[in-house]
Amino acid sequence: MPRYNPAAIEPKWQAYWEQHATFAAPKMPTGPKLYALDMFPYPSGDGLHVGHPEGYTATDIVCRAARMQGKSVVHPMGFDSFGLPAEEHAIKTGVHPRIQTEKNISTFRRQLKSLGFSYDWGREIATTDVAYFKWTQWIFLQIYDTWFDAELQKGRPISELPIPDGVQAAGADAVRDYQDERRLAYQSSAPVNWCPALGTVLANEEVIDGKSERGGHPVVRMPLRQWMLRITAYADRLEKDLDGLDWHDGIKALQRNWIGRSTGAEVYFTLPGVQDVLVPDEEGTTESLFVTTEIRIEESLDIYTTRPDTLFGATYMVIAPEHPLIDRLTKKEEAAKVQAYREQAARKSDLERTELSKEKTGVFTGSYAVNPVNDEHVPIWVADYVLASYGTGAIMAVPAHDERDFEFAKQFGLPIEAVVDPGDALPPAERNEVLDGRRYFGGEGVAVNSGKYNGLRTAEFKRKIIADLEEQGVGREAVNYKLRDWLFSRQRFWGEPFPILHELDAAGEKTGRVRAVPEDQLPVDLPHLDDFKPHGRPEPPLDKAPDEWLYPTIDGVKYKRETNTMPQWAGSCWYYLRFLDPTNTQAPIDPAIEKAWMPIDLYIGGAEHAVLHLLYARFWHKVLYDRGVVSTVEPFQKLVNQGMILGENNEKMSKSRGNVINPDEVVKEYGADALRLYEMFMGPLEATKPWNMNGVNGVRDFLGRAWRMIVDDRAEEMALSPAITDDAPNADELRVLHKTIKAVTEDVAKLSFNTAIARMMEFTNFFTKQERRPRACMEPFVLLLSPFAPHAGEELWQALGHAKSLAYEPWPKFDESLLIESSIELAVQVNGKVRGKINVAADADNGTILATAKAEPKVAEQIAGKTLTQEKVVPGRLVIFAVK
RNA sequence: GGCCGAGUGGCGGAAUGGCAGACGCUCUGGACUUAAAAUCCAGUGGGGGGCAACCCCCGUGCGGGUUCGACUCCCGCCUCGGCUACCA
Repeated sequence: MPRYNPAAIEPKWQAYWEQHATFAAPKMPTGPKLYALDMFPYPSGDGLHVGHPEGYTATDIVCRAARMQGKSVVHPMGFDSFGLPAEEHAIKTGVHPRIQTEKNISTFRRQLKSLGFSYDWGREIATTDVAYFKWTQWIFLQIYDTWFDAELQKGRPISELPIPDGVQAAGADAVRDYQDERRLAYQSSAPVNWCPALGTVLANEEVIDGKSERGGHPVVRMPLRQWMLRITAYADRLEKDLDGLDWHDGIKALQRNWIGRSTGAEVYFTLPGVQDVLVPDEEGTTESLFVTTEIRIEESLDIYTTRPDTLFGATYMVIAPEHPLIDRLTKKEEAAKVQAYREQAARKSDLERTELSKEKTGVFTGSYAVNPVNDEHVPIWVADYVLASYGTGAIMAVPAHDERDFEFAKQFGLPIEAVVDPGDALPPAERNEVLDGRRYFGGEGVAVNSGKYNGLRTAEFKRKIIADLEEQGVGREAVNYKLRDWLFSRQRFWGEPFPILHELDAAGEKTGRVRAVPEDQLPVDLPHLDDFKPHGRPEPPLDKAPDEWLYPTIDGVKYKRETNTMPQWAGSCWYYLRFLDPTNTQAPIDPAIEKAWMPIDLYIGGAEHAVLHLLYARFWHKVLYDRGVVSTVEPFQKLVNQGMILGENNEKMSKSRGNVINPDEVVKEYGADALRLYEMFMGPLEATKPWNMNGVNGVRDFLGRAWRMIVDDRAEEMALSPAITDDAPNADELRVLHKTIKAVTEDVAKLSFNTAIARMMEFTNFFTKQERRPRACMEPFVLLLSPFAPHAGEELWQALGHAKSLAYEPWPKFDESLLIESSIELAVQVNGKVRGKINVAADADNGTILATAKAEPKVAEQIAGKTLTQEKVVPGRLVIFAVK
């Protein structure tokens, strides 16, 4: 086999590795451990994309090098295989989603194997495996069985929830209600994003610009019973624990931003004693809005603000259209307008609410609230720029110091009163505009028009007024989060069924009580369905399941199963744990194994998962930690996001742009090693970079050069190049070798693969020119190359006379002393410009070097007749003179 | 609008205070060959000078600053990309 022929050697070594289980990881690490994880793919029908092998090759290089460095390495792969496309395919063709999913998984598995990744395939899992999602359901039950103890900041078993005496006295049902309201998994009927075209509700993050992320179908809001996970309880810990993680600051910032912690105050605006108000009828609907009476209102209108120092500038209030007090605050004269506005707001999708944001909308309720700091009566408006789901759903509007309030006030002619003097923060003209109420200023400054607080700086004002509000019982310090509880149910077929049963009464109606499926009855598998079509109503497809699945009886009580399914995120929230103990039938993972392998030392994947997947998985992990299932606080110690690979035209790869590169074709044309090497050589792992097929050809040529450096490519049979010698290498050869070992070793540790490859190219360029190539240099080089181009590495290793795979050969070590050259060239700078070069012995002392440099004719010319103000030697690099 | 990242030859990139452009692609020339492919060798930021080995000037998005010295650090902008968006 004279010529470098990847088509022959790559399948050969893939078969060898499989046959010898070369990369099977031990159950427990036997020394220093490395858990390197790729974000497992969704097995789409399109097959592997060139973006996949980018991160996968990076972790594979790290793993292969680590094995040679004596580490116990676990490097698994699996499939995130629940998801909409398979179900949509099923709806179209009538073929069960599992069949399509398994077909896609086979394709992915074949493609991944063709790239020579050193996965332990014995650990492969798919989230759609019944044996896997049994434990996804089990974890859901743990979450369901947990309440969050705010004092201890810890999730605890629901059985440990203290029950107040009053609730206890009210009976068992009251206790159950009390518990159910506090579980981390709970039901709620908040408005959701209903997408008629997909026949499902979507999470906020699956809605982009009021359209579904998948398919771009219109989305409307409607109330529906849903399962929610109380991720907000963990907001603080999710934010604080980011500190200890070895993640890029940008990704941490993204998560912090998403959690969106803010501190401020809740302030209670009292509502005047007696008002004409509208009274809702008994059902709490607004049918009988026009019935009016006089009642005494004792509530206050509570608002949240991050700027309690601007309380004196509050000239009106705004409540969200969904605010609970809205009916009671709406006066008769305004009722029709308010009602119309509410209906209009309810109809609006998020898109419309934001798209029309240029124009603020709202109506006056007719009511007033009393500002606790100055007893002024301020009008209460309804506007959809205030969100019901954030803070208290109501704000005090300070138009002088908030952009949105300012726009609204201008639109409706409401007063604007400045209470913060920007001082030097703005040019004088703009400052005066602020003080006159013609411009808003959102920054910090000095208080004005604020009674006894005048003259205080913002930060101090905040501290003081919060204390005063608390003392008077009209407010308190408060913390808020942008993060919302996680809408966890989907009206789909192809997802994990909830292990939850709804109790039925004698008439077959739901009693409103639910219970968990007993642990010994897990898993709850998906039932047989005759067809998968959604019916265009929000009820899930599982409502069409056969009765024997849908209506189980336990202890004589009849139940209806929960027919929602879990979202795709569920399976990926804990797959990294299952990889460590994939066949355990007693537990999701053996605690001893978890303790030994976790946390993940390197997690690589696309930035598109920087927020949601990572946040959700971290949340589950923390619940599992609190419940004693895992020993680690955080799952992903080090995270790296690989950059996007663009098409050859510098645009995002997509079918419609026609610039998609198919990895199979690259493997066929150039080989898997060339594909791997090219993806690593393109540029830094985290950078976005365009594909260039000439570049693939270039690294393939490099592999050919490396091949010919060692192998006689004209021989009929496999034979070493006649230049290979058993002679001892000379000093130059040793220096090049050890320089290469050092650079590649350090670059791999830094994940700087492009520069590591450049150093290996330099090695090859050097030795190709040598007519004598010592085996003692070639062998370490092959070992260095092998993590990048494993098939070529193995083949060359074999050619050099080794019978066994190089996968566990010791990684070459470098010797600093061999890196030193006998004489070195130094550049000489005068006033920052290179004026000459000198050659000195490598061990020359500074005095000798400076003298040599001064004697260099061009340097001498530059410094002649001037005063030398500085002279310095940068070891091994250059000599510096500064003259005047 | 906010946050994050990035701007260096024809192209991908290297250098994170010390010889800008490593390494590769592209292109050009040469060797080998009947020829081509493959391979090998050499050159390849711009401008200017010299018969010549070589020499000089300019050059890392733009404008300032710090420094003997800045792609690198600081201040102010511009452009592109990603994420996010009324969160009070």
